[in-house]
Amino acid sequence: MGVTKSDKFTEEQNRLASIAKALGHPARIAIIQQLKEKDACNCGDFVKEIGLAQPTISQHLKELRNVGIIKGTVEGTSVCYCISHDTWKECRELFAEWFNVDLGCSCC
Amino acid sequence: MGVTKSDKFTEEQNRLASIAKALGHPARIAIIQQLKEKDACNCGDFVKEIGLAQPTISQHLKELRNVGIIKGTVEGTSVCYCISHDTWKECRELFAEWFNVDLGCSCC
DNA sequence: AACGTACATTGCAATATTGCGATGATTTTA
DNA sequence: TAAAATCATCGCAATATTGCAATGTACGTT
Repeated sequence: MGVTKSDKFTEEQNRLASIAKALGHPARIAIIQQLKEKDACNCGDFVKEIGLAQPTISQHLKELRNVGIIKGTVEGTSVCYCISHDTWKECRELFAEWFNVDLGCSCC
Repeated sequence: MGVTKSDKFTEEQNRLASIAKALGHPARIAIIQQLKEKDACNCGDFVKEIGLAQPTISQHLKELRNVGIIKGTVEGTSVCYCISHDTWKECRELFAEWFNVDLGCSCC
């Protein structure tokens, strides 16, 4: 019924899934890519670069904020967005551990 | 309108996003985790372990197959699922490259 | 105070996702 | 060949996501 049964899974599984979910849209990938190249950007920068409407970008920024990957600081009339180093480190370690497994599959 | 404008993004951005999206559900995380531990499983194994209905598991398996992370081989009346080593390597490298960046953010 | 700028929020329409019962397809077994 | 086992697909309901126009909010400028 369109609702994920997250109580069936461990916290780690849910955390990993929600981070992956946040990265699961090209606009959000593009936002982070721009942040990696430019250090800090405000909402208008993303709108210009990505070419989606301002409310749409704002919503994508909100989702990235919700999982903690980015954070925004109000600076006068604009908001400076940048990557959260702590969460970034958490993600890097989570995914590295996740993928860095010696797969011993012998069935195919 | 509920439809992702993927033509606005690069192929790499779309690829990374679709892999992340496939990982963006705890049931699919649990499926892969089980595959990492047990080498090979059939659909019934996942149903038993995860506790979702068989059609639901089957659909999650399909999505993982669509991005190439897993592959299934028919073995008699059952289907042997295992991780695709090629795509696994691709994912590992994509994410490692993606996260392994020296962030020089100085704004916050 | 009035206006402009920058961003968030609201409300809406279109589409996608999640989950499952019922049913279909395929292979093995009796 | 009939029955059983295993999985995929269909069809549906509930909910989530995507995108945007309109509007709200907060700060700076004149």
